[in-house]
Amino acid sequence: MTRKSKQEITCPMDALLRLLMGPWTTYILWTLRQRGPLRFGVLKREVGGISSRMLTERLRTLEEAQVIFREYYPSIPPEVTYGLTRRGLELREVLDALDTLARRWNAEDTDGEVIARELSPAI
Amino acid sequence: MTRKSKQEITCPMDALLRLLMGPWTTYILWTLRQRGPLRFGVLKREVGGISSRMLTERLRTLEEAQVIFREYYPSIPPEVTYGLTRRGLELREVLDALDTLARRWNAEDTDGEVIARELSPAI
DNA sequence: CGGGATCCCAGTTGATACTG
DNA sequence: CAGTATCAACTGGGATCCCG
Repeated sequence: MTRKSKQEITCPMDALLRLLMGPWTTYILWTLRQRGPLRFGVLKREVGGISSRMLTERLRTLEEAQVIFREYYPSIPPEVTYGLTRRGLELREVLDALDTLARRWNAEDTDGEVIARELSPAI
Repeated sequence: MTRKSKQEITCPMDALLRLLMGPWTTYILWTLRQRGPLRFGVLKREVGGISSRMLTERLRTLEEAQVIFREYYPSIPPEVTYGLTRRGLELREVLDALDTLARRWNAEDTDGEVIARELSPAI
């Protein structure tokens, strides 16, 4: 988007960011990390607020990038499970670094403020 | 976006990621990193293809996040310079890690592609 | 249950023109 | 030079409906 029309993406870092960090992605990865492999429906409920289409699209992309795996059991009703792969875990390491950085900046910013804002409980 | 309507973003990492994923952002950061501080016009030319409005909007956002600084010299014609701040450099380190990961995966793929789908040990 | 196909709107981005 | 203003075009993503 925005870019492809102009010139090919030449920055690998940008490519990876775009591929993996699309909307909801961090929430999906976070959920799978915390809960372990989950079925589609459960994952959808856990992430909260995401549409089926979006979730499907994200899962496909992540699977293609080999960040998550997909296991399909042709039972009735069908059962599909998603979970992090080795790469998914490696990715988490980098994201954790990002997270640490974000938190530190946050702390720096709120330092000295009269009203101490409660640290976000999320992730 | 996509999310704010549902519930406030409480995850700092996600907020930061959102910032980075903004259009052109990585290219801007990349350029400033490679070339050092640059004037608006030069930066625009270097990034290539970006509109003034977009560049301005991104720079403002990045400045607000304290990732880049803006220096204005009220000369005639005016001279404005942008460059990475300490945070911008810290960010660079993490992005480099991401970049490294991407490259490694790439190498793995081109090598023998024995992609054994291991189950995640669910951290 | 998992997810493909459609419809459709709102927010974004790009192009263009203008200014201190 | 470094933006700002305006407007039109595009499309990402939600909402729905449906099927194997």
